[in-house]
Amino acid sequence: MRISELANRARVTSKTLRYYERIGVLPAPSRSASGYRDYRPDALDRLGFIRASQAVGLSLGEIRQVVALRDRGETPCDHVYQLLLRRTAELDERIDELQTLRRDLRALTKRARRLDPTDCNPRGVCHLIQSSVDTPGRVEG
Amino acid sequence: MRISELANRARVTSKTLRYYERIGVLPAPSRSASGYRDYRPDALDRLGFIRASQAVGLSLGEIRQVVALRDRGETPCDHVYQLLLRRTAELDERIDELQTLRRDLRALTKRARRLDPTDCNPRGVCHLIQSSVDTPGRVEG
DNA sequence: GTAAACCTTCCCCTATAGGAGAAGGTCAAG
DNA sequence: CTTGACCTTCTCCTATAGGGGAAGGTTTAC
Repeated sequence: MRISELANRARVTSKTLRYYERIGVLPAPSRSASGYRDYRPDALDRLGFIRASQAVGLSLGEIRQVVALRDRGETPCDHVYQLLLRRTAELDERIDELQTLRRDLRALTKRARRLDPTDCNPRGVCHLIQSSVDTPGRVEG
Repeated sequence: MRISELANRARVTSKTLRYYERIGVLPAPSRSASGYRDYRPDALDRLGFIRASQAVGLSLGEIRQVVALRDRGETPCDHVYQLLLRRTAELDERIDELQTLRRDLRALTKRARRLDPTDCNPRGVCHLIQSSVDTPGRVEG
């Protein structure tokens, strides 16, 4: 199978396939006499794994580590499991952050509805967004 | 005020200040005879605004638009308000996505605890992560 | 035999928010 | 007068997941 056929079947571009090969998530296929890549059908399975892994939030770098284990003949299941646990924990944290941010944003827009644009403090940029940055005189050592 | 003094007070680096000037969120200050930047104290207010804006999720590009309005003498309040509304909506979407992802991840890890590594399908990489990629024969036109 | 449609490698580009470091000028203290 | 701590501009580099296009070779169809 040539590169564009595999690309069509996997719904990615040829560029993507060369990129995957370069970063080591897709094994280098054999080449025809003229140097064209010649993929075996199981490349599709690999691409399916890559897509599914991305869908659950794994980066190509992490995917590379997993397939490297597999390509060395090991069963990467435990590694994958740990990866998924870690990703889940990071996700929890990230969601908490975003929810906090959302709460702050809602408070800000709520307050904004009560403010009059003509009140804008000429010293700042916009009174809708304020902060407390260091006041002169207090410099940390 | 020279650049490193402003940097210390605002708790950023001199690099950051030059960068802010270059991308247009911090106005270019006057220069000393020898070409050193000489900031007025109100640069600190501007930096406070930048920091607060970043804290509510605005990018430097968006901040640049806001301060450009302000520097042209307009009151950017309405622009800022619209920006905050949009950012809030995007945030809602993003949080929904992440929650969906989290649900999927939890399902996956829950299933993973019941699977036996020795069941690994030699055709895939790891049975913990599966997908349905195109099966040969069905290529979309 | 030639034109279209492939394929190859190579290098640069995207967005974001700066950081690293080079080469050279300046300022204050001793 | 020299040393160290500043300052200037300049160019390249980081991570992520590829995209764009050049220059050149191949295959397929007519």
